[in-house]
Amino acid sequence: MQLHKRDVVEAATRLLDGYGIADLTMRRLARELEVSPGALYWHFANKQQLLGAVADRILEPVSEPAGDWRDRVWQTCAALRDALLSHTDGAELVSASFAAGQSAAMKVIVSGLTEAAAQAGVDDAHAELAARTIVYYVLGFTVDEQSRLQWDAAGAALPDDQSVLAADGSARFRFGVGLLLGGIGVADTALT
Amino acid sequence: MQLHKRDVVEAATRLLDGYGIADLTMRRLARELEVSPGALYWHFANKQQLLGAVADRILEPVSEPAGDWRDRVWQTCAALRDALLSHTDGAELVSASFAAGQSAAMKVIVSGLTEAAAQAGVDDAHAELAARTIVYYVLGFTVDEQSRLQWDAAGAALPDDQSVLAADGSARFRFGVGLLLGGIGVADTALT
DNA sequence: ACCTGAACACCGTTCAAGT
DNA sequence: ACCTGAACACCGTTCAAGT
Repeated sequence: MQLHKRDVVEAATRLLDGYGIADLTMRRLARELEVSPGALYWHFANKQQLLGAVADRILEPVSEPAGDWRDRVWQTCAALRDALLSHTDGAELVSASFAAGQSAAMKVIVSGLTEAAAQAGVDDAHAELAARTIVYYVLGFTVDEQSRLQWDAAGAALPDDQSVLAADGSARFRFGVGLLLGGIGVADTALT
Repeated sequence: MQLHKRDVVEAATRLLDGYGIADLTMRRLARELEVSPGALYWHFANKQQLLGAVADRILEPVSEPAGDWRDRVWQTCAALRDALLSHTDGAELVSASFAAGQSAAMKVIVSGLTEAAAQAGVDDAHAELAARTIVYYVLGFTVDEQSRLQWDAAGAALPDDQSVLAADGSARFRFGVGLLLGGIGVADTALT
């Protein structure tokens, strides 16, 4: 029967989870869907656009946060990291799609963070930049964390000593978010 | 005559500046050097390692900073951004090499920033994370800035109205660095 | 020690032609 | 409207064999 956009994105996500981003190719995806490679180009202009759709799928669980601006930043950061860690190479894929401007969901997230920054007292000219700074942190941190996690999971049976110290990603993650909140919190007073 | 590592890196940098990262392929590089593709694998284990060497070349102008911890962070951030903007797709290439752990120069930069954070009063368990957070910002910001700059430069003859507002990357860049410095500056007092 | 030649196993994208 | 078949123009990497 007919191929729909959502079937393609679903199959792509399966491929990602099963084999990683390196094996998420247009040809392999076509094979999985039992269509010719060209068929995908009826539904998506190019690979970047398809990856953007996969990114948006990964980010579906990231819902609108509630509370004061600090709460909303915390919730968004935590939900974003959780979503990325839920799929093999999720952080890398979303990071690339964000940089390429192909993820609508990331744009929504940046908007929300921009509003939070504005509410914190950051002037309008810089609120979006503050929001993007938060996003750069979450993506950078999680790409890093996930690559270590996946490397450990594949063989490398616990280096034991170092891995304990390097562990507890959540606590480390929160420390970084705290740093940024600290900076934003003093932005209206201490900075020009 | 004989092919040396430094000739390969130099030719790769020329290719990067002239045609961008998408055209920096092992085969194209070999053609440029008038050797067979396999020859490159005598000098570099794989493409990632070669790109790491190019990243280190790009980062050569980033020198040891001086002054108190705030000065050193400012100087490092500014010099890093300048170096990335000096080569086509420089930010993207260095960002990828850093994520892959292939840039020795980036490790040195992180070390320096870690020391600065420690001097600012961030405890040892978190100083490196603070340093990485700064690096995530500089890389994320500059990847973004450079993609816009290069997009504008290629055709797109100044959208005029928007481009003036979106312009002055340096001032916007400094604002973000200020945010991070603010967070680090209060880290010893306000944060747990 | 250093490099060639040739192969292996792939890529993303396009597009006339079919249904 | 949606897809196939086949082509175009490439990739990164390996490795026996040569010098």
